[in-house]
Amino acid sequence: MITLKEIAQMCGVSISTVSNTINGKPNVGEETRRKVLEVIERTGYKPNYFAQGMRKQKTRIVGIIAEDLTAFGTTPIVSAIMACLEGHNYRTVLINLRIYDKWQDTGHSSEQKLQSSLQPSIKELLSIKVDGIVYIAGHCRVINCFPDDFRIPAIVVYGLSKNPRFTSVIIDDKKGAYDITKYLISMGHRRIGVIAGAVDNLHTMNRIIGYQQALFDEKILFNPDLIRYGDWTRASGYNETGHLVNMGVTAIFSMNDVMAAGAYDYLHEKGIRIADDISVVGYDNNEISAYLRPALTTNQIQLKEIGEESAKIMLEMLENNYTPGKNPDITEIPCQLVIRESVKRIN
Amino acid sequence: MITLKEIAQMCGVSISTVSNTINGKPNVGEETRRKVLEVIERTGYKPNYFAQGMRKQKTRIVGIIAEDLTAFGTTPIVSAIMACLEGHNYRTVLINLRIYDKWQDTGHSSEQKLQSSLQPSIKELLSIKVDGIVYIAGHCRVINCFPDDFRIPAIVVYGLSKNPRFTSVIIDDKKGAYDITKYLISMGHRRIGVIAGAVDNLHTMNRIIGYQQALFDEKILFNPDLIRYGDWTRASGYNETGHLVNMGVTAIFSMNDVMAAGAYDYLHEKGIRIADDISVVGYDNNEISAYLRPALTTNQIQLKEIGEESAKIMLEMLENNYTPGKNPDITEIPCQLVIRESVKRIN
DNA sequence: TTGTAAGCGTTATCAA
DNA sequence: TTGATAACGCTTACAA
Repeated sequence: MITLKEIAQMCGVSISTVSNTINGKPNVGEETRRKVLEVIERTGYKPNYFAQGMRKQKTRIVGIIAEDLTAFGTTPIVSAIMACLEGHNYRTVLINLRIYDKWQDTGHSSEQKLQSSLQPSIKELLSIKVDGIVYIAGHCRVINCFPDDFRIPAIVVYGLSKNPRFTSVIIDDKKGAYDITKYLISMGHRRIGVIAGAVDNLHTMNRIIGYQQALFDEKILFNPDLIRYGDWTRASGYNETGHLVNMGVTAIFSMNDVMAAGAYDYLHEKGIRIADDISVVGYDNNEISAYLRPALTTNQIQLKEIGEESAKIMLEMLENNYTPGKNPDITEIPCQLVIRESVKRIN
Repeated sequence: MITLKEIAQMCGVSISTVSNTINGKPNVGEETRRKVLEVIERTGYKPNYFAQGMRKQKTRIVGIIAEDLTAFGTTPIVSAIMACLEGHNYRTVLINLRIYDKWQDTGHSSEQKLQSSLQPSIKELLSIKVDGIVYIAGHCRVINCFPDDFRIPAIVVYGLSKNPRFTSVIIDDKKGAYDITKYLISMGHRRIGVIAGAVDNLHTMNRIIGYQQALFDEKILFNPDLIRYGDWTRASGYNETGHLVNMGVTAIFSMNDVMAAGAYDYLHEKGIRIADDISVVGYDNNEISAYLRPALTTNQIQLKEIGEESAKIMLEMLENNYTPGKNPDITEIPCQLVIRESVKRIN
């Protein structure tokens, strides 16, 4: 690999002149500049990243730690963050914790296991001197990522930082659930069953609040029996649907599309027509939702927007001399209703 | 960030001794070693990556270039490669070309555009002195990735290197198509329509060969009219199904699950029962295939295996003093039939 | 306008 | 068994 020194020799100038030329310093003669640039072009010279990184304070690298790249939603977020950062001339380094893959444990029962994987990763990023870190959770919960004395910009995405000194970017579950419930009500439904996610899950809790708020605004009595807790799987969607049907609901709000597919399974099996007999809505706008029949009305999680907003926040911290713990914030990205064919108007 | 020098001062020894201790050199006294290790542990010292990389030849970093992280299949491959490499104490740096996102162009009509994005990325990886590069294509085709005089180990995954000096890892499309066609024949089908992918696509061509081979082995006359070319989209699956139905096929082999979903759309619309009236099989084992009704029989692309095999090949080249262009090879990963409910036995 | 030289944090060589 | 010192390739302050 060609070096500064060699370029200098080929041009018959000193290495500092070459360096100054490359870095656009004003103290280079026009003719020299042209010659140097020409040689650089011809040789395809690229500065050695390690030498550069060692010399400068800032590396213009942002570390991205993903809990699991294969988790729903993570890849589009990562991709958007990379795009945005690269557009501002930052590089990214991605660390994939693969926690779902490693422990088959979407609940992360063991906080300790997560930490044992996370802390070395953070150290690793620190040792390559990243300018900032963005942590991407696989699902929303309170996470203990960064210590109090963390000195570089850091944010947590799709999850809530336990330490309030760090900014979090999450989806607006309350409003999302509110909107989709309102939609159901606007279609004439008043007895709306809910297939919730795991009971102690943040998404679950906030979406229930949104659901309740919508009922309240429409003066519909909240019936706690209409809420059934699943575990986000297709099988649990199937199971809970039976109970809801017995309660005489006219519509079902499933907190993800996969459980909604489970609801479809049950309804189909019992010969109950979806939409015509019972309306169903999901959440996520998972790819599968467009392929269910009838196509599932759902709430789109705007992954790209989450990524872009996160990158924007990171960029802001990076460029405007960051002071640790200043202006922490929780940014909520709205979801967007995607109306398909699984809801029918009733009287 | 704490440095070697500071550790040395705290221990009252020289930096060389600390360095030797860290790197497990034998020339360190037992007591000194213990003290140094203790201080390192206490301070949480981590070597500066840039300084290390600058000094050593090898960085133990492998660059991964993905055409598009959000393309079907890419993420699981990337994840598997990372896992495997990290297990052998290599780090990875991921570059996401985002070519689909940028150009909405899954056909890459413009080779030039790809190159304009790829070449700087390769240079970038070279400038951080990666020990090897893995290129992951979004779909199988001949790709001009690396020049003849490329000196570090490099492979292309899910695509074919134009330059035969580099190893490629692809899926075994011929055998995959052969297997699934054989399965259809074993279920009594002899008039099998095909919804192929784009006509000039490598997957398409090889799968047609596999299909033909299966017919030949079973002494079934190959009827070219039974092959319809789509463009991998749901809409094209819908369109071509009409033609195939008119030809009186008893089964349809769609070259991806998305087009199979389009076939479902058509059949459903016309009141033709899937499986009972016409059998359908797909390809990919895309997540959606399990959610179609009836659940789609398909051919699983073993993404994790592809990643693992690729990593293994890269590791092999990395560890056994690589000589450029030696032992290039094409590794074909088999697909695996996933039998669900969309095929019915007929007489 | 150009060049000299110091230093970033490591590892490797060689001398003590 | 230990330590001094020279690189690695770059940026930058300062001298010419």
